Amino acid sequence: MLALSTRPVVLDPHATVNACASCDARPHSVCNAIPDSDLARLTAIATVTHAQPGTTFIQEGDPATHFFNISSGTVRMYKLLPDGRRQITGFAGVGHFLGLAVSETYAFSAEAIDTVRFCRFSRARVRTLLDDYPKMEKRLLEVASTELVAAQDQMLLLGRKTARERLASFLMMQARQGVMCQTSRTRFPLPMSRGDIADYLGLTIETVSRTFTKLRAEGFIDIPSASEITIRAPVALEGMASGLS
Amino acid sequence: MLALSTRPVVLDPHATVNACASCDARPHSVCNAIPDSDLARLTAIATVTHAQPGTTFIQEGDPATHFFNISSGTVRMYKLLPDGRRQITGFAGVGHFLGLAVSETYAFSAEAIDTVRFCRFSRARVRTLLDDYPKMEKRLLEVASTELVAAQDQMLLLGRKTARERLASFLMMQARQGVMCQTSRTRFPLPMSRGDIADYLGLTIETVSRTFTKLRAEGFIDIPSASEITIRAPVALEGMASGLS
DNA sequence: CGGTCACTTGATCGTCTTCAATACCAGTGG
DNA sequence: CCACTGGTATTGAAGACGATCAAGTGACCG
Repeated sequence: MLALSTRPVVLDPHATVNACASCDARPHSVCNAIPDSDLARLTAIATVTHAQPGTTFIQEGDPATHFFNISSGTVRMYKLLPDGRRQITGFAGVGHFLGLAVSETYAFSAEAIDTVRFCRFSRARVRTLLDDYPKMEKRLLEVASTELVAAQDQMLLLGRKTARERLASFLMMQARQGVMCQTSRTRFPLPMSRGDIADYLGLTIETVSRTFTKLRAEGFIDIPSASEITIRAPVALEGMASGLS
Repeated sequence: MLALSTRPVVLDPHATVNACASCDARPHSVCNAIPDSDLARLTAIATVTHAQPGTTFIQEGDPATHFFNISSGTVRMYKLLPDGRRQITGFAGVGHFLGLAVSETYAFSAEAIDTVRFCRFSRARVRTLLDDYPKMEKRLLEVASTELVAAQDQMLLLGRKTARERLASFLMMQARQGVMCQTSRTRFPLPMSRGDIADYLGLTIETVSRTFTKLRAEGFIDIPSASEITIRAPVALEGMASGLS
C-alpha cells in the first residue's frame, strides 16, 4: 500500500536507425523470432523511449494501444483497489514483453522502478507483423504460457505460504534470475523498495523488514545494504520457499 | 487443505466418429478456429474420455504429454505444498483448454469435481496441427492472455482482499459465468465444495462458511442449499468484490 | 436407525497488521 | 564540517482478522 506517483509525463522518444540490430534485449526477447535480415521492419515500427524512476507508463483501464519491450531497467506491474491497496503482479526486466491482452484496455499499470529503456509498438502494427512471422506468434504463446505458470506459483505463494516462506521464495527467485547479470552467485541487488516487495508478496512493509531481520539473525542471509542481499544458505532457503520449514 | 484422492484410475476412452462436429464444447472452445470442413483432422487426433468425480487426470510434475479440452462438467486445477496445503488455481468448465505450458511437465494437477467429459490430444499432434492452422494458434494466444488477466485478478484477491471481499468476488464470478447456462440470472449452483472454495480463495473452510452465513444474515445472498446460491444484492456485492466495503 | 460426511457454529489462539517511535542515509545549505 | 530535511527502513507494543481446535447439526444412505 503506497502513495501513487503522478500520471505519466510523456517521455523522450528519439528516432533510431536500426536500433533493433544492436538492442541488448534482443537475445532475451520475443524479437529474436524475427530474422536479422528482416530486422528493419521491426525497427520501423518501434519507438525507443525512456522512463524516469517512478513514471507510470501503462495505466490500468486506459485503452491498450501499445506493446512494450523492456531493454534495460526494472518495471513493476500492479493493480489497485479503490482505497489504495496495491498488489504488484510482477517485476519486468530486460527482454520482458508487456501489454499482452485481448481486452481493449490495459489490465494493470506499469511503473519504472529505476530508469527504464523500452521499445513501444503500436498494437495494430504488431498484429500485421505477427501475420507474417508465425514464429513470433509462437514465441508470444510460449511467453504467455510461461507467465501463466509463474502466475500460478504466485497464487500458491499468496494463498498458502507464510510470510517466511514468501520471503524465501522471493529471494530465491531474485537470485535465480539475477545470476545472469551477476558476478557473485550469492549476492545480488534488490532494485525494488520494501514497499514493493510487501505489495508483491501480499504483506506489509513491517512484516517484510522483520522477516528479513530474522532470516539474517538465523544466518540464512546477509543484508550488506537495504538494497542488497547475500544468500548464505541457498539450500535451506530453497526448502523454506517450497514449504519445508 | 484437503485429503487427496487416489492416483488416476485410467478412464474409459471410446473411439468416436466425427465427434467434434457435434461437440457441445466447440462453440466455446479453441476448436472453433478449425473450419467445419477440416474437422475430421481434429477428430482423428482427439480421444473422448470421461473422468469420475474425484479422479485426478493431470498430475503436477508428470510429463506433459497431452492437452485437454473440457466438453462437460467442472474441473479443479491446483498446486500442493509438500505438507498438503493446497491452492486451487482455477476451475475449468465447458470449452476450457488445459495443459498449455512450455515445460516438459505439468505445472498443476487437475481433478474432476463432478463427472467430466473431455477430449485428450497428444501434444505432438496438436503442434503439427497448429502449423497448419495459424488461426488456432492465435486463439490459443488469446486464451492464454485472458487467463493471464484472470490470474492477475486472482493475485489481487489473494494478496489484498479481505475474506468478505474474496467471497463476494467469487460469487460474482460464478454468477457471471453461470448466466450462460442458467435460467435465473440470480440463482446458480456451486459444483465445488466449501473446501474447494476455501483453497481457491486462500481461506479455511470455516471462514468460508462463516462468511457465507454472515452475507446471508445481512441479506446480500440466499443459500437455498449448501450447493446453491441466490444473489439478492448484486450491485452491493459487486462493490464489495472490488473493495468498496 | 446408526453411520458417514459435509457443513455450520462456537471458543481460543497466533500470525500478521496497525499504529507509533526511532534509526538510518543521502542530499542540501549554513 | 555539521545541522537540517525528507524519505526509507527498522523496531516495538497493541490489536484484529482469520486460523485452529472442538463440538454440534443436518442430509443422505445403507
